[in-house]
Amino acid sequence: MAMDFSRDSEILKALGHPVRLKIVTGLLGNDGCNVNKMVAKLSIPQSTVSQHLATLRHAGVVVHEKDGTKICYRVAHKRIAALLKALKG
Amino acid sequence: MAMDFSRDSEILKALGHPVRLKIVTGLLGNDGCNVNKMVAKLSIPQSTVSQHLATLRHAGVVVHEKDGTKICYRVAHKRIAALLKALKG
DNA sequence: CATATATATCGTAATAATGTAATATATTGA
DNA sequence: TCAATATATTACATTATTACGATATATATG
Repeated sequence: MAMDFSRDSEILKALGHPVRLKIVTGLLGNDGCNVNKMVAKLSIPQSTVSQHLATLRHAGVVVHEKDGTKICYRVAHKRIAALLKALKG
Repeated sequence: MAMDFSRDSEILKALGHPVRLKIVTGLLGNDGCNVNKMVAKLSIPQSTVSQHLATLRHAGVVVHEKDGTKICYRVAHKRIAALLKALKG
């Protein structure tokens, strides 16, 4: 029953922004995506996307992996997928 | 599959604060609680609790019901419970 | 009606989040 | 090495959140 309010709320807060939620939902669809693809899809500046990715990384929502000069982002755990699925109802 | 990023992120954002997450988790435990009980349990000012409750209300996370001069708060849907359960893993 | 109780709202100062241009870093290939 | 590509970080102005005392509102009770 132990709930780490501080850490859990950090995860929820990271997901609590429309752009970041869109990013994470997108990552769940196709598995793994580099930054420029996201930039193209979202039509917002690269620095903005990078900053949102940093927020998601720090909250432990996503992980990344180098692939040459590109960086592939993925959702970190199944818990995140389960959480969003539960939210959809 | 339709995801309302704006509304869904509002829910997640509302839950993305340690005090509000604590309030909602508490409401899931015992069903229904008035404000002063929460104030006592949380040891923070009444106005602060009331403001957090307003945030949760506006996001549709909680609903309230009058009971004399007291107001009974409850979690609005099962989706919220499911969401937090998924988060716990 | 006056008082007590329960809750909400307001005012506001402090802090945090946001968006974005500019700049930095790292990797690849000619 | 030079240029191109991919991504991260910085700087900073704008806006939003937060906490909390003070005040308002509403309801019950003597």
